[in-house]
Amino acid sequence: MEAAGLFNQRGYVGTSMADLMQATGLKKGGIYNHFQSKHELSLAAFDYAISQVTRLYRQVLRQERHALRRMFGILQIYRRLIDEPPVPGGCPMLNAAVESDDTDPVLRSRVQAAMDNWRSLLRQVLQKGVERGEFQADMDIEKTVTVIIATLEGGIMLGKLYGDPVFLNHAISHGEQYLQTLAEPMDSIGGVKK
Amino acid sequence: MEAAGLFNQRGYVGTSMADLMQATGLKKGGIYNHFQSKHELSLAAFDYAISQVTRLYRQVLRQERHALRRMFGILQIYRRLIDEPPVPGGCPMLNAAVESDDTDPVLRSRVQAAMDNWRSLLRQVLQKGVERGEFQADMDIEKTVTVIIATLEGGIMLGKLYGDPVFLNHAISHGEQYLQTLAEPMDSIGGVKK
DNA sequence: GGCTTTTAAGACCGATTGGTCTTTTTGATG
DNA sequence: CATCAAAAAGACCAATCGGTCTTAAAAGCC
Repeated sequence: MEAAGLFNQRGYVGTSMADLMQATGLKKGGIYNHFQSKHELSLAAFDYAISQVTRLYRQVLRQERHALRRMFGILQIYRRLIDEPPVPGGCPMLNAAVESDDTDPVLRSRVQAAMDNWRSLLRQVLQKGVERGEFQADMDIEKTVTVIIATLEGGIMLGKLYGDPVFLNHAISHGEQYLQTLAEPMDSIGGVKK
Repeated sequence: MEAAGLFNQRGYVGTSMADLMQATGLKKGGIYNHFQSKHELSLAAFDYAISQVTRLYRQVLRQERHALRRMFGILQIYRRLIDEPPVPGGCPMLNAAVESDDTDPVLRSRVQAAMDNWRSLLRQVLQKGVERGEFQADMDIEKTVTVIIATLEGGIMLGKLYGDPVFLNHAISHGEQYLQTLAEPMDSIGGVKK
């Protein structure tokens, strides 16, 4: 699905069938043989984009077991995301959320579902971390999840706006520090510069 | 400019002249007598939306003098922003940034300029805070500005996606805590719940 | 190779897009 | 009240929009 990249860059209303024809090499008939409408295609493209991102952090969870290290690994994904984006145009959830929230209820609920999964994954990592004593017992997991996601997405937005990775790096660095303060002292991980 | 609200909700390509005609009550001739093109109108609408937001935090700076209180006041603006938005559709900078970054260089640079002003304002508040000993002398001002903005914008995105103010509240609360840790201990401000 | 089924092509459609231009209305000024 | 400039109306335009449908090319399958 090269269409996913187009949608993610130009937006779902900003991408025309002519654009999609050029990007896929197919003509109108070929496209409409796979999808009933442009809207349905846009949903499939979003799903595909999400699946690409999902693959990345499943990989991290397989490699790391320690909760804090897992979180750090996930943050590292976003750092790599600048140079080697799985799908061009930045974070699909951010793009689709901003575009759909006032206009496209179907896409919006699809973004909600994707975000639910993303939040649920982070929540589980933190929850297990608390159970294992790697994170402080009284930590507000729900809030922490929100803060991490919000900071990252905001950092991505700034980074794309200016075309400068420094913003996302600041956001990631802050996320690391923040998580470090919530970790049990014994679990301190070196290499986090102030 | 009621047009600003429309653009901010539906996006700049998602808003048609027909939409603008209905929203403004004017017909095509009336609109094109004020603007040479839809694109020019969209730029003016963005400027107007920004000016509305700008008015709000200029008000805060007039009322507060203490750096930390000023920052807290600015955060409070975002809390009120849910119920009484100066322009419907969420943060104009976030919306315009996400939509324009890959498609509309002119709007993009206009968003950059607006964001520059916003960052500069926060930077100056923090800078003065450091000079007056209200914030720690070794604080990374540029990073702090980025983190605050990123967290807020991410919180806005989540809040709009779910239609739930809890996300933005988490983001704001985190911003308060974060700023508190950067303030000189003597300047602690009560009422910040963990 | 013949036959069937899937896939793509491409002509075609009405509706809508952003934009132009002439005409009409409005409102201020003397 | 007459005059004139500014503002709005609305008919009109080519181009493009998303979508349909018939036809042609591939791809399996025996």
